[in-house]
Amino acid sequence: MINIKEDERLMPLNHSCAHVMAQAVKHLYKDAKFWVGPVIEDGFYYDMDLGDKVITEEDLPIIEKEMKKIIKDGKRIVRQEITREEALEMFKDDPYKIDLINNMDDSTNITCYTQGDYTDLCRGPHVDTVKECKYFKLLKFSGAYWKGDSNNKMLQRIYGVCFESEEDLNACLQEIEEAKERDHRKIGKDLDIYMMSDLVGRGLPMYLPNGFILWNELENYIRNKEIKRGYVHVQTPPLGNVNLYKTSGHLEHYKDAMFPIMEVEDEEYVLRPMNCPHHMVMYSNSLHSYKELPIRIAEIARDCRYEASGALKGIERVRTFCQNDCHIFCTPEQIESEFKGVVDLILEVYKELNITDYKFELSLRDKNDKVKYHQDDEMWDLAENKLREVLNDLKIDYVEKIGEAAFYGPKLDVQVKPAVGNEVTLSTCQLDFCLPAKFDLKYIDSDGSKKTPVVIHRAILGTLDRFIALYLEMTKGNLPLWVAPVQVMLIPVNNEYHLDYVKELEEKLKNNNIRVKVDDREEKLGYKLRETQIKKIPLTLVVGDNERDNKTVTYREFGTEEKVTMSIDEFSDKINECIKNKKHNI
RNA sequence: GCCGACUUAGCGUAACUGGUAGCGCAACUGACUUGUAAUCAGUAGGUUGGGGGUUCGACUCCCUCAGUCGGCACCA
Repeated sequence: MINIKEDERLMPLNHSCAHVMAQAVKHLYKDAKFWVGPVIEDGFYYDMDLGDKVITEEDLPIIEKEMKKIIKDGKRIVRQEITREEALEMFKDDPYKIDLINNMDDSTNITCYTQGDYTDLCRGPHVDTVKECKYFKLLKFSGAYWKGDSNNKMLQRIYGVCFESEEDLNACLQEIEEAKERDHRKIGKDLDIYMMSDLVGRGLPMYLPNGFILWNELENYIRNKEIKRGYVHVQTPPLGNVNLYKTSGHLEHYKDAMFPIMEVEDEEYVLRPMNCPHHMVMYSNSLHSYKELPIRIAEIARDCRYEASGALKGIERVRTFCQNDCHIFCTPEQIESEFKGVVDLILEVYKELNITDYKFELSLRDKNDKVKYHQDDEMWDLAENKLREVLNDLKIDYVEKIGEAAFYGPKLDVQVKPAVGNEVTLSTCQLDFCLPAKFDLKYIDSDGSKKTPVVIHRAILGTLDRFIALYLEMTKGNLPLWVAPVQVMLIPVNNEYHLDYVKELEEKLKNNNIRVKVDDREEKLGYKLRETQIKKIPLTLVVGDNERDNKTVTYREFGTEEKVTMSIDEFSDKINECIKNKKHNI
């Protein structure tokens, strides 16, 4: 999908369309006050204060109608440079615009744009006339906090999009519809991957048999990768004494995202929101020589976080999840090679799993935020520079994000865009000089002195839950053979004549560790085949006289019409070869 | 958590301004015995998300609780 914000023609077009919308809203609601109306990747929005008026479904067509009227009238959009005094006078009735003007520094050229009876404070650029905004659509609306701060008043936001032609607009609207079809919540239901229940609780997914196969395959896959790279796996409890989190500092920094403390007798426990503290304690179980480092303690570990109810989303954002976690304990000298190793593993896994649409973000601290971040400028500068160096070294494209770091250190995040909604983090790699000190971790260096190790927190598949969500969306539910819950569906043409041979085939495939199912219901062949297609079974084998008499199989692969006949052994080998190489198709 | 919308059988949905809750798929029973996307007939399935209110009468109107969805805020 095209990035409208970056497009030199669509950007001003959408910006102008936002103004047309604001003008229409002003016509309809005389007391409307306007905050900002920027262009975003997939269109534009405008944040407005409409007093007591709240935008609802029915309002969009009315606003659209007014916009069309304005566009048909076809006024020119006129740019005008004004002084700060003129600006303050011009927008004296709109406190939001006054706020904008007052926050501009003196060097800013203040400009406004006028179309007919509507003038907006704006730095532009815009198209020449409102006529050009003909092919637009208002998409959605919601409340939005003023200046993005939940302590502030909630304004009304309307989103829309504008194109140069009707075809482009329709293509965009169709893409939005198609995205809904590959939403993991729909695919997850269609393919019986997971379920939720009010009785169990919100944000607490339960993986059905199909989903658990997918889960297990992914878990085994990543664990084996880690073993090859010298990781050791452990298991630790999903809760801990509250003192553990007082020691780590999480209770102080992370309390809002944690389930409340449970009191039992004279002790206090919390469900763990992350695994670092457990692994820190595990490290300190024995004395470590510099010769042992790096030690890579890994775990597919269950965590619980009290996510805001409005944040929950399928299995992408839940209240309990399993992290593909690891804590690498290393010397300062090893940071570079370990960090490189993690980035290398991320790239290797993405390549094998055919993950192509992602971007790296280097999340740094906000130097002005003295509350959120552990205060140690020297430590921060060192950590941030190290990560930056490695990324530049590996020639990886990344963007720097100020104020996105964890409280204990900077991190590298891999961001992906789900079918519906905002970008989320898939993989993460975080540098930490802070926790090892809090837990007083040590290793004996070559000179016999005790030193504090550095910790790298990293997750490749992030959390299994979110990974499955994103993977279902990337594959549109058309899962590659190695993770498919049912790999082969066997269908006898006629149960009476062919079921015996089908059972024979089933036995053979099962013995070759292939997940196979037999559909021996008394139904029409076409009926059963339809189901294999709806459930996206990778391989369907129709077994009749030909196969039985010649001791062969005839398979059809999902997504093709072609039918291929071969011996069962040949077929079985082909499948295992495909699974071994993680290929999508045989 | 905030703003808004929504919630009808396992799933997808219908029911005019308040007047006997229908349909399709799935399930079950029977007939049909079939070569690559739906065979036919029948049966059963609902306190219309929970609770309360208005009314002679509520899926429909009001209140409330829960959940879902779209955003905001937060975030793996």
